[in-house]
Amino acid sequence: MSTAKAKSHVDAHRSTLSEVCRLLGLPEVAGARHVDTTFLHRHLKAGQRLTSQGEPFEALYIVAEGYFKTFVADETGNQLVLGFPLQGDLVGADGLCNHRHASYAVALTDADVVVVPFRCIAHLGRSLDDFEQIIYRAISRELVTDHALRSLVGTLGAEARVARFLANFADRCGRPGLPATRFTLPMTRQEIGSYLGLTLETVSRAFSALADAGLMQVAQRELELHDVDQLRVLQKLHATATARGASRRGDRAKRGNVTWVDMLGANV
Amino acid sequence: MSTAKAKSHVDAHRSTLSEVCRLLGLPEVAGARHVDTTFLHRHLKAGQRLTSQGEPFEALYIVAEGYFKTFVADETGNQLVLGFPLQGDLVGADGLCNHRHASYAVALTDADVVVVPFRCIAHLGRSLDDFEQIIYRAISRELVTDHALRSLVGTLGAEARVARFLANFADRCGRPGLPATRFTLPMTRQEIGSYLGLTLETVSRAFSALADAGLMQVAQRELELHDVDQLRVLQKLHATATARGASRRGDRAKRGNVTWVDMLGANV
DNA sequence: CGACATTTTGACGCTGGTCAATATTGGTGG
DNA sequence: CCACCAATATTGACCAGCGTCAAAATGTCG
Repeated sequence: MSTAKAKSHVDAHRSTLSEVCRLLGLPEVAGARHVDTTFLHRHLKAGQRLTSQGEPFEALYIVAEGYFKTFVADETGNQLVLGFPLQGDLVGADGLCNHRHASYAVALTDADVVVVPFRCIAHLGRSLDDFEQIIYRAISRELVTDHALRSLVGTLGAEARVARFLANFADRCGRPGLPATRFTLPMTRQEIGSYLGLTLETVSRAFSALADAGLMQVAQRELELHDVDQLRVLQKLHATATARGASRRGDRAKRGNVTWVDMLGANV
Repeated sequence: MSTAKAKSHVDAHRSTLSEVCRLLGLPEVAGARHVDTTFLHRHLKAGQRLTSQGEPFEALYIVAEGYFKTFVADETGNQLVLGFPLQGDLVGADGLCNHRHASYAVALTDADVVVVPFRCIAHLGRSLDDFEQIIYRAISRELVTDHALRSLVGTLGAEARVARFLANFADRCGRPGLPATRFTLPMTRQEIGSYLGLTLETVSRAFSALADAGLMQVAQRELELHDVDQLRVLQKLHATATARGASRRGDRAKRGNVTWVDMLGANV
């Protein structure tokens, strides 16, 4: 379950710059060793808030241990889940914009984060060229994963969304290239549903359907994925009864998607 | 139509740092005047590509004039529209992550962008503390608007999505606080649909419905918005015939949204 | 052990996707 | 200048996926 934080359990107080790089999964910056700055950690118990929408921005956080959910709340009080940050993920980047956090982040389990104070961001950027690259890349990665999610939600049906969510979550829980196959979800069906643009009932049904199809096993929040790769690429599960020669036929390109035809615009 | 680029029409070759700040709508950085660096512009004809998914990242762009669409393309060749950048918007930030662009950006009209070369980002960041703040904030803003869109798509029905899209577009076309009321859309119904997670038919129907409701007037791509504020807050248009005592009853909190009840986690 | 949150499963209906036909626009060439 | 064609937009009819409502089962915490 826990990956490489055996030591950060005991001396979990400060992290060096190169530790932060490893955590983020980014190549270690040149000269990182020559910087004596270290970063404080902060520990959170399950249910505690790390950031609150509207509150002043003081720091960025990098998850070292545990699971979070981030969400926004609209006027009416409904909340929409934006993501489930875990080890190596950046939290709080939306606060840079107006120096005010634009979302909530709460710990779903006991958790531990590296604190990168606002001041450090400007300070270190000046003294160490590559530090700002780290931050840029980390924030940019947020953008990319966000877009991937929108593509997922905008394109696929309910079962496929859930399937990819699970495959993705398994990837992120395991170490690079080795997805976890057995784990327990830190979030509720409702939170998953909010994240994927579905209702909790639909999520529950999708879980059951995927289990019936033999792709996984599910008991409440305990999961065992039998075929992660299949989950990752699944498009439809319909298989209405005896799947027969139900080879893929016309089911493609739904919603507002556009095919290559109008790939207008010659290069340059 | 054009806002404040009367001069950038003639000498549209370079922009100073403080011009860039104004364009982005961010407070002018201290010391911006003391920097002699200027930024090249690049002109594009309608249909030309500015960035391509997978191509090496060389620069960030800030739209000075004209309209773009950005989109990703999945394996099967379908494209999903991510946004419609226009004056003052940042383009290309998703390339910082892996030094490779993660999306396409094509000009929908003739356009003009400020080019911020990759090198400049690191270079200026060192010599001018506040420059990196500009970039941080611009990228962070992308995140925030992205989340707003997801909230929109995840929560509202078709008509409301289209209504808010129009209100938002009008806001961005006009100057701060003064939304444009009469303009012509640079994109197709299909592109709008892709952006909002709807089909082109649904978008078309929504346009008609909003027009029937007297909120706007529409002729192909020519629009005249009669009540921008109403469009901005519209939740439902149903009004199924004689609306009678059809006071709002159960229509709230749809999809995976969660109400305040579980605002778990005491502060700190 | 009892109150409550979460999950599962079923039945039903609406929104919006699909298919199809027609209208309008814009561009191209005779 | 006009005929012709492709791209875009509009509108209608049909229906399926998923949201809604409801009830029961299972798990959790005090």
